[in-house]
Amino acid sequence: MKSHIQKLPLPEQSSFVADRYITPYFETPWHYHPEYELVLIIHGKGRRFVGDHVSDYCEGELDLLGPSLPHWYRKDEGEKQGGSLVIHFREEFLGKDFLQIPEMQKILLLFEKSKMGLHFGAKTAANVAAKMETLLSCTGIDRLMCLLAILKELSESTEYSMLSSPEVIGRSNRENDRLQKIFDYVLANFKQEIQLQEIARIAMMSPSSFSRYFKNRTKKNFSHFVNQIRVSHACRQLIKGNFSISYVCQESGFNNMTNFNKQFRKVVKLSPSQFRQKHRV
DNA sequence: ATATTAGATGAAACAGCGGT
DNA sequence: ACCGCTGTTTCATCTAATAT
Repeated sequence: MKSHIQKLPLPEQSSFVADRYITPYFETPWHYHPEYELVLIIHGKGRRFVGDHVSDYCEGELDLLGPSLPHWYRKDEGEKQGGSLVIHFREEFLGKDFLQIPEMQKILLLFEKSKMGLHFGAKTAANVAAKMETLLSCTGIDRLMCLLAILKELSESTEYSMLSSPEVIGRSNRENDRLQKIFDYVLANFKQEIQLQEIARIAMMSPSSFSRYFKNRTKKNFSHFVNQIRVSHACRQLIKGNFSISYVCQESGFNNMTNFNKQFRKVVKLSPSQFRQKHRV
């Protein structure tokens, strides 16, 4: 899987692109592009990588990604199909200076925040989802107004969180390749122990150089990153099956319960069994 | 029996330094 | 500007004991 700058075809008659994507037909790698991207997950679940951020996504979730923010929505292996609704638009899709007029103040702020990637709450997501569906069936000015309505809704929403931390933006392709390799390796091997030496070898660096590099690029240290991946996997196992906590612990790459509990609580703020209870019906 | 907490200990993150 | 080495600090993991 190669990382690259994605080129998006802009149809002559419209200033932005909106489309429905169904995997396996459309699987994007770790990439970035100059357009803003609004993603709505229609179905399927998996893991999102946005800048230095990692978390699980599932149906109905809505994210706004700023220009040049590297991202990758990777569906789970078990999932046969994933579907999403995506809108791509450039900052100047309304003309160069349109954003500067006072009425656009809030939108401008929204764009600024989206440079780190924004994740919206369920209520906003549901409202916007309906508007996105409408947009797909519109043409001409109606379509444009739909997009404006969506941006308005987003800019007024108070239920959102930042995905990435600042300044992980605009890296070269080579850099992304290297990070991609590291991500790939961790995803394939998190069920076993991953030593700093190992991953440093994958990245062709000395352990100390690797630590420095990783921290620099992702603003978090390597073990923290691996833990996020492990805990997110554990969460799904806990909801999905009736496995014992100790089994899930093993399965997620933790080799003793003590540490599992500690790390789990740190990320989720609940003990594994509490988490299971909360998400079971 | 299984899950959770407390405390000890060893690995790795980090900053400083000098070399290329 | 980047790398590897070194000493210090921080933090994950382990043992053992406690709680459900």
